[in-house]
Amino acid sequence: MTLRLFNTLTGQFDPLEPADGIALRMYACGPTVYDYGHIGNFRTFLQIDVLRRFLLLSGMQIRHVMNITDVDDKIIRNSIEAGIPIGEYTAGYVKAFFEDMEALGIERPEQIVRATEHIPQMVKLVEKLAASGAAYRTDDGSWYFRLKAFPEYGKLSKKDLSGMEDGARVDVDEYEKDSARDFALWKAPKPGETSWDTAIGRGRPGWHIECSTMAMEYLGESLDLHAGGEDLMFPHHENEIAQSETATQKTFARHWMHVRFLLVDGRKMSKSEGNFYTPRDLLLKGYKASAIRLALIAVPYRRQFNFTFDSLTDATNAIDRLRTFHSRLSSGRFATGENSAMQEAAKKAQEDFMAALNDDLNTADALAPVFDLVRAGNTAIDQGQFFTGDRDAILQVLEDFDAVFDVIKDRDAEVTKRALKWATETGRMAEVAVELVAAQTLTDEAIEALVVERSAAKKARDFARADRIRNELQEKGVVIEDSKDSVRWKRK
RNA sequence: GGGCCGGUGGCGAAGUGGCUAACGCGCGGGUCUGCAAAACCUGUAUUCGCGGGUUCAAUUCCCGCCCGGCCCUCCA
Repeated sequence: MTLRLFNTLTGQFDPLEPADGIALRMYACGPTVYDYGHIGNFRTFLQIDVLRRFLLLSGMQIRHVMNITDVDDKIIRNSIEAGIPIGEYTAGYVKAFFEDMEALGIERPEQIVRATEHIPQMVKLVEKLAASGAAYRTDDGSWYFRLKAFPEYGKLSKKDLSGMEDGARVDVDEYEKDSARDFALWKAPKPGETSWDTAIGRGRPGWHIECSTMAMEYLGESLDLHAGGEDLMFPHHENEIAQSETATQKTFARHWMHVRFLLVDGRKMSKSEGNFYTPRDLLLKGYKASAIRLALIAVPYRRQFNFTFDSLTDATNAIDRLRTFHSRLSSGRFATGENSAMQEAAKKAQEDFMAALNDDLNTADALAPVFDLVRAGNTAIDQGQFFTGDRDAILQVLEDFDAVFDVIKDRDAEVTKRALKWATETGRMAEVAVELVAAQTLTDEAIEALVVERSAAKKARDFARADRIRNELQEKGVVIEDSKDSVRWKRK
């Protein structure tokens, strides 16, 4: 069974398979590192992460390349304002981006490439286009792509630009472009701007040429899949297609995946709306990294996701249910043997889980069988109809689930700890939720000691004292769960 | 103006031309527990934005309308 993934280019659900029959060659547009990434950025990266993890789980090999755009207008502007070179300016945000990826459990692509390290290759591509007449130089030293050279322009975004007359609704700007829609391949430097001295003149690359160049450099002239946020479809991806296909006369990417934007409280997220959040903001408010991940993943990638704090709370609680069940399986004692009904339930959950993801990565649908299995398992355990063989079968399903969703394995405490460290270093402690600070005052060892103390009090039937300890822990965000053979605790 | 997506219970959300409309969260009742928590049982949409049409049968297909959102410029 193979994944049928919606293909923007064909408008259909096409099977996603490597053309060479070996490894899927995929390219994903990465971040422009002029600031911290926000949850909108990360929804896209997270959904692409779901794709790559699912492909790997399905046994496919992949070669996944992601770029980092470390030179662009905003970067140049901000670095000039800060009075530092662009490399120095972007370094901090590149580092932050990797930290955020790790915090959210986004796997590293096989290859991460940076625009500023591929200038010569970009220049070569511009030269190739120029040689065929598809690129031209203007008086200021910039280079443009001649849209007329690529009649198929608009095939991805399904735009018919032929009726669009130059000068009607589009500015014919200060550069002497032949046609208003022609886009920049290479930009001549303005005074004080970072630039490279190259065979096509001094300047810096346009955004679109970066991706074309790096994608083809590492994956060849024809890719299996190209992915990115929906906004990139036009003009960015359309321009990539125009440049690449004009240069190679080959299909640039057979399959295009676009992740839908998210809203925040029903509105487009923006700084001016005051509804702009980074993962760091949410961590400092006390939300767990796993909850952010699940919330951003649980609504399928082609559907608009409305982010709210309720959605994070819901995700937190859902994860708690999964983790509680998981630890009940791992720590519980069961008799040897198996229950055939449980075995079947595990098998069915596994199949349904895979089938849902094979259906255009339907993450919402994929969660259902897992939760069904949780209930069936809990019920069987409660009734004493649960055995070691069942535990093993179910743990395997949960492992596969987590290979894609990655929320049961609990790294939340360390991620939060790092966020707090960052807040300290950058003077943002005032933004940190008070409960979060309170929770940090207790080490795991201190909690263990209190739990032991409480158990002793309970055994002595000193319930007042036991409850006092439980309340104290509760105030610091630690919840206690008594079970037959043990006491579990967790940080809320 | 042009292109496009969505409107399913208190919230999020899956889904299908006819099977009891998944799953998660929340809330009510119960079981268990010293009390909790967890877990389980149970109740929470006779109904899928509104109006019309096609059909033996529509939430699912078609048309119109209303509402929300996105793109057409930098943006994940």
